[in-house]
Amino acid sequence: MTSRTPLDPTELSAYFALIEVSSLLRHAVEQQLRDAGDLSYVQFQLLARLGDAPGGSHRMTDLADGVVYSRSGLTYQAGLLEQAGLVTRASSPADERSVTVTITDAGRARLTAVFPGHIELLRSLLFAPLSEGDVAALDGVLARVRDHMRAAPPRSAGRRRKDAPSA
Amino acid sequence: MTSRTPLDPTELSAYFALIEVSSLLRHAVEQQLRDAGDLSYVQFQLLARLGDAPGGSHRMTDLADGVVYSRSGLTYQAGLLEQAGLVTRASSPADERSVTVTITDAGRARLTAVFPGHIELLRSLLFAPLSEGDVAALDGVLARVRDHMRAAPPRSAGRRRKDAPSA
DNA sequence: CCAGTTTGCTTCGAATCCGAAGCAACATCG
DNA sequence: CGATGTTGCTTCGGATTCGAAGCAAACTGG
Repeated sequence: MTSRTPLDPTELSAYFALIEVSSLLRHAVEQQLRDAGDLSYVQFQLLARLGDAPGGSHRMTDLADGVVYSRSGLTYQAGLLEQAGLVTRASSPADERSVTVTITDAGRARLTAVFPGHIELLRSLLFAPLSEGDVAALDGVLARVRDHMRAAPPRSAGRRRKDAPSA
Repeated sequence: MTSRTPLDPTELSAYFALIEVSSLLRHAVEQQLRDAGDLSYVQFQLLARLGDAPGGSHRMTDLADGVVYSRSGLTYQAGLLEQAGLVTRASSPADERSVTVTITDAGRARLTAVFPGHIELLRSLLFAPLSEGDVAALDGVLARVRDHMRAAPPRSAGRRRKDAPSA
């Protein structure tokens, strides 16, 4: 019960295009962010998420899940951001073991510093060749896929010793 | 002349969805490949490209460009693949300084070993929630974007000292 | 309330990644 | 042909990444 149908050409093509586009986009964005505000891609994503959040804060775990990052990796990045004064870390009052990360004013300033260039890059690189309808279609399809992916596998949480891996 | 239009909601949503989907997909695939054939994602991509190539071989630079990887990173990965006996490296006769990487039978065997699981994963994770039309639309739009991206910036080549960076 | 489990985060070690610098083989131009 | 680039790859050093292991707080059943 492995693979009866070998994936038709259009599927293959779409898959490759997806990987290629995201790779190219990622590299370009990475460079822009580095130049404009000395931020890595993950750091930008983290700040952006915090900036959007109600109190400007999130738990470590939620951030890791959100940006699809390992927990240890997030600890490292949070450390860097804290050193740079862009976020603060504090254990939450309700749950002593969870750490709440909060964006600082400097963090918000950094965001506004890199945003214009970021937008500009997306325009010229990603959206330039697309019509309004294309964008809507892309958004619709990808949102559906994302929801589907987020549903089943708890990604990044990585079950612990308990629930045996079926084997 | 930076960013007059702040990117409409659909564009933002599509962008986020693209990043999120590719991240989730990448992680899932990475794990599958590791389990099924002890390959990293890049290694798989490299083998796949070589497997498709006419003589089963490519130049280092073309591979690097193809998978959007740094040249030094590719040197490292090629070394690993060579050690594992999945590819061979030889300087090409025509141009003494360029190195031609060729997939071995063991390399092809490894590919066929991981392929079924790979396909299966793509089916269940990426294509499951999509109709035939969705896939076609996705492919069309992304292919257009990819071509656009590949056109302008020579990515990964990184100009050398010559052509001054405008500044 | 106490053992056993789970959850949230960090530390640790090893692997990977990239850019800068270096080196050798081509190419161009006088 | 010699000087001056240019191209293709590798080495080097440092930064980043992840998984496994560790630790403490919270939850669970008895």
